[in-house]
Amino acid sequence: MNMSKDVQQTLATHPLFEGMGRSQQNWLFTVGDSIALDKHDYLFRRGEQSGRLYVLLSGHIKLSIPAERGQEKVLEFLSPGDVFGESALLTNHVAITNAQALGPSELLAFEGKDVMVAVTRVPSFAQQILTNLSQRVETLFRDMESVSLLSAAQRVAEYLLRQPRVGNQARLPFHKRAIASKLGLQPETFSRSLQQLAADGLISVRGARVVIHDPDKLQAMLV
Amino acid sequence: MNMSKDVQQTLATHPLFEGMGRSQQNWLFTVGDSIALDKHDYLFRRGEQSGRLYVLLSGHIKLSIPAERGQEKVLEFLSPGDVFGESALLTNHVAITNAQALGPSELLAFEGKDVMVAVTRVPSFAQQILTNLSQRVETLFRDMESVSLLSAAQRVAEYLLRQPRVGNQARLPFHKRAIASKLGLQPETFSRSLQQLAADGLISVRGARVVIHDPDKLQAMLV
DNA sequence: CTGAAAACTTGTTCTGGATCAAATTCGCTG
DNA sequence: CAGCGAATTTGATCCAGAACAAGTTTTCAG
Repeated sequence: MNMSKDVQQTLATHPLFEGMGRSQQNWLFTVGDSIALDKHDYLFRRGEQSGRLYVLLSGHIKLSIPAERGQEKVLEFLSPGDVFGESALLTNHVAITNAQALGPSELLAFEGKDVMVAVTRVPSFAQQILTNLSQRVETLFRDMESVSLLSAAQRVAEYLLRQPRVGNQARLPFHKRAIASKLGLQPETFSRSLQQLAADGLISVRGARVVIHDPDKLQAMLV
Repeated sequence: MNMSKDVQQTLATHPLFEGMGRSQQNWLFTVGDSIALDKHDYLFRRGEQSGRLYVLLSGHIKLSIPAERGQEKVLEFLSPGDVFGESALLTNHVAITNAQALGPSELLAFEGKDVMVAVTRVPSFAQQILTNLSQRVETLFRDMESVSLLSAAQRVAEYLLRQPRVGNQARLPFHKRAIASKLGLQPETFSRSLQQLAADGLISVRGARVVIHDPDKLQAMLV
């Protein structure tokens, strides 16, 4: 559709496409569309007609629902490999969320009808999509569990434990305001929860850097 | 696998299978397993190994997460046609929710590996599953939106508006306690919210029967 | 029918997190 | 690298809904 040889070269070794034959790859690259976004760019907005399914290749995308007074509820942070835009596969095709790039991002887009064809022609692609959608349902289940069953400090602890660590150091990957929203908290409450965990000696915080002093105690909080 | 001719007969006309050829149907019936549950039976429980994907044919299934003191957080009420048990498609195969029948229910079960094969062999089946998983992601988005952005009374109003009506009369399809949990409310709060809507003249409630006097005003509450 | 358990409602009090307000700090952009 | 707007923190107060405590009604097994 619209993809340079150069991009195709890179994609050929991407996990999403390396499990299939050359000809299948080429076919997918023919029907797929390459997209590049800058930081803050919107891929789509709530209420827009959007019949495409997206695969995030690099960067990060934020799915959120706008709320009153410029606020928003963050539903998901997407990472490379994630598949989204599932409204493309439904009959009505209207996006329920905003999708905004949190940094420079590259994506692949497929028309909904092409996806249905691709699924039957390229088994490993079908598998990728099914696995990914399943993964997302499970993730949403876990999110709902956290929001409804855990206290503010517990949610923050859980979130910190999920972040990759180098040594005992983790890094908050996005704005605290956005992470707070994802956790169903106000920024003030997020800030205070971090303070609380620090006061208890479990962590220390400086900006986006968080030192996890006691992962076990942090984990034990979640009971 | 384990399905009577009789059951197969019924299934042949089911929306999920009528779009495909006879031979494809027969093949699916060969690898699929027929399951019947009585009210209150568990299909699976949180933490159990469960490598099967389920299609609900009749009845209703409740997906929930157990909480302290015999409480539970209801995540979804499933209806005929719904596909679930997506952990079957993931590598670890451990159920995150309980799945319990709310009444006599019939299901079809497929081993995860068979699903991946079926998806490539029977396009309309693949389409059904993709559409359904997409639908569920959207539904979960909407649920998270409601829980995080709406007040108790608003969530109840929204729920009432979604119920099928005969004339101006709707019926709460499950125990109020379970519906309350689904909406992220305590039973007391659910009860009081209904009272409030009744006091405002928007509805009247007697047991599970709810008369919607003013759907427009109810809708207007959601702004 | 009957009666006991479960579901629901109603009343009261309590509290975690929201909201409002005001620094302070951070991170760009020019 | 200055300075300005955005992000974050800190402080004080408030309130929607939770929690606890009794009833009351419904359901259903026997």
